Amino acid sequence: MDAQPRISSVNCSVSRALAVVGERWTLLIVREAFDGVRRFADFRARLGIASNLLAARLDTLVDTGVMRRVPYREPGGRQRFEYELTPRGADLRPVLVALLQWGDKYLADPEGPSVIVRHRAGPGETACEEPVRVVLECAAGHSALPPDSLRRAPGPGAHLIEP
Amino acid sequence: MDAQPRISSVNCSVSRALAVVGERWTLLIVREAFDGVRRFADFRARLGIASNLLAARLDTLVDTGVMRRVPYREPGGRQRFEYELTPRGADLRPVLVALLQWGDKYLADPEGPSVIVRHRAGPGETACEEPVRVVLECAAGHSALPPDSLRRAPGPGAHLIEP
DNA sequence: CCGGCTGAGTTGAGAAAATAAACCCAGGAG
DNA sequence: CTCCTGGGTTTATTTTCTCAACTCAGCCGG
Repeated sequence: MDAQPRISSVNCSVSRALAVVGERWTLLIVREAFDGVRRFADFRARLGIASNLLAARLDTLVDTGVMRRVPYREPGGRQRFEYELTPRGADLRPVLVALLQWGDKYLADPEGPSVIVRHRAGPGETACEEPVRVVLECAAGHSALPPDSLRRAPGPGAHLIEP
Repeated sequence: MDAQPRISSVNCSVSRALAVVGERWTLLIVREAFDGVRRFADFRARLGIASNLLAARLDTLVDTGVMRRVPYREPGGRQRFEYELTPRGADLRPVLVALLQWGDKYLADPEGPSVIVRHRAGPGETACEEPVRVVLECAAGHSALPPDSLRRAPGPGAHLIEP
């Protein structure tokens, strides 16, 4: 028997991801960043978060490589820093969109969804203005919509998603 | 000037979703539930969570309709309760898969992903064993893979996802 | 060159939440 | 009876959050 059993399931990518972005406020800060917010005071005003907590969260986001401090200087101002998502942070988009979609479905504001994400043409892509949603699909290209069946992978340490 | 300014961005589906599933442990409990865990003691053993917190979290998950208490009775045992996901809880799967995918990409365990989600045939579907991933796609069917461009919707209160 | 202003934080006190560990309680088994 | 087990409470301690006040560096106007 192990003295420190190293709880099985906690050691998986979901919990590692949540260790980075699962703290109170963290995903909201990332959401604001997706929305174009870059400056300390703007995060603060839009989220209503305490300044010491915001400073702490931004520090850990920078430490974990989700955001990056970039210097800027406004005309007639001194040099300051703002915060932007790194590619690693940008890859959190599906997480936010999935949460958004779930929230819209089950916790909708009486006035309807206030946030709509739309498709915009990337380089060499077809532009369209359709709303974007998150779907599960398998590598063979079958769309596996949420109320579907999935099964856990065989092998040791396999977890998650039992119908 | 409003005495209680009602911070703009906080009132969106992402924050409403996080208010329900954004507390410490909550998504891990849901993940265990996807993995087939149903009983108090099993959640406790697998997560290493304190029993009072687990009780509190399960209560709020039941209150918010993500999970459901179902009675059961083992042969030669008394009636007890276990916890299962409701359809609303099952719809959180894309959130978990998105987190899993992000964690696998950036915080991988040296031994590789311990969790692989595979496609299983639903009723009237083609079965295959391919790994499942989460993708963003627009209503017109264009696959909008994470490093793409999206734009915020026009109109008041629109947020999120500025390239 | 003095005082005020601004953005970006620190510091510190008090409230709320998490952790840890002991305890309880209903029923079945021995 | 007494013990055991699953599913929790209670209580104490530690950590986090919140709120409010304060600092600090530099530009600006007088």
